[in-house]
Amino acid sequence: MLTTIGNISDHVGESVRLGAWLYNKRSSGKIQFLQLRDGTGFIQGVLVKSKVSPDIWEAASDLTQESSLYAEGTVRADERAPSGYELDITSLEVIQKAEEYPISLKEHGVEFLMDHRHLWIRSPRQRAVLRIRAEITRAIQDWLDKENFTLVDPPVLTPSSCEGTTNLFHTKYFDEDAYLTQSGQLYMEAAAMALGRVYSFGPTFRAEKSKTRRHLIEFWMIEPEMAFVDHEENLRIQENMLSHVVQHVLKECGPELKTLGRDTAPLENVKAPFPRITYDEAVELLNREGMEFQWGEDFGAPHETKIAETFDRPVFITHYPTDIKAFYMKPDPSRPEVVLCADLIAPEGYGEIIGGSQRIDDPALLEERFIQHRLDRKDYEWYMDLRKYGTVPHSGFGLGLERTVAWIAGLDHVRETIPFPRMLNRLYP
RNA sequence: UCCUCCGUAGCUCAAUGGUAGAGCGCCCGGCUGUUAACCGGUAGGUUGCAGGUUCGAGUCCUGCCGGAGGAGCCA
Repeated sequence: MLTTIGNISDHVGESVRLGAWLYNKRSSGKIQFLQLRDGTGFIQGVLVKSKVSPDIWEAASDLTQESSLYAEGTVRADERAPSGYELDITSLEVIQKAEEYPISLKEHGVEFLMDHRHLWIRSPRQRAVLRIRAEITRAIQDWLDKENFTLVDPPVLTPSSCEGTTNLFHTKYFDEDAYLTQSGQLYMEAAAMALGRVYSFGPTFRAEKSKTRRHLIEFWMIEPEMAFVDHEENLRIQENMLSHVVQHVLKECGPELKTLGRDTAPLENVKAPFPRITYDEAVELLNREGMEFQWGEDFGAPHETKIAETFDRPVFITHYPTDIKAFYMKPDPSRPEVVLCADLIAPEGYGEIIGGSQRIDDPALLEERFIQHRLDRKDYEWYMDLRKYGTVPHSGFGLGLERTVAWIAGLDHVRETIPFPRMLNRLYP
């Protein structure tokens, strides 16, 4: 029966058996300190030469970084240990003496680490990030389940573009052309008409030559879609969900945030309601701050950062010009030149983490948009059906998981937020 | 696709146009409380590739390949 390091505090004074890898080792001739990790945490194992058999002493001396082993010993609370506990090792069973491990405890370059991503994820920092990612996912799903959303899985292989703008990954579907999904939204609209409140959670693909700290080729989105929900309620759902997520991570991931050196003070502020400014107000704000910006343009990364700096929590930018937004967004009835949409900009320069809108429910207007956007009508026949057979006001949004993780964890690049990032020029490992 | 920067030992980096080096890691030795431990020693190189300038190129020039940061596009 194995004990895990994560539960070690329940076993003080007891003899336990761990399955572990050797993370690092220090020795002083007659005493050895083995830094052990088992995925749940790290603990220092102590061997004193005069107190263990020569076999065990020799086995420990011979261990290399990342060697796998079973260790038995007595758990002891110790103030000198970073985790607060140590293991006085009484028995050691080496599973494998590892070959020379490429990743040392010193600094490495990005390319080298990315080439060894399959090993890099063993490091304390990467473990912490992946733990936080999992807790963010859990918090989102807990909140949506509690609010009576139903999980619905849209297809990954699609016959055509969902939005028709960006580059898609092309593949063959027997004799037909097919594309990897860049958004499940249109399918989620169909699902919302069947189940009321739904959400999807899955990978999406963008064949764009984007090369920044905020972009991945393959990334995960959470896309809720809600029948009978208007623009205003859409925003309330978003801010309540995100507040829950941030507070959940603060509560559950203290050690991980500490490992990452994340300043948690800015996260404490992230509670609903979030500030809202209209696109018009954002343009004024930018001009007031001395940035050149014309009404009708889309914001770039520097603009988003400037706007975000003005607030102490995420900020909604609403009512963008109709011409620069997707075809399915509903125009503001009092101002048709803008749409009922909102992008949520994260603080600290992490950029847009949510894009959402109320959708067009009027079949005649949707028909118009197909023509304006030069979309092939027959590809969207099923989507039009949603407006022909009992159309209702409905809204939805998409949250980018990796950008959200990067922000909450305080990382400087989204490539560390996913186990095996797919980026421009990187498909390995 | 565009702009800027960078490719030297397994890794991180030095080296006025003039004998390719250090730290870490590996291996050997030392050390009873180490915290990226420390101390001593050994081994380790087609300086990304191809051309050019020069008496002489890691260093200067041209092209290519690879990478990083940013822009655009987006989440």
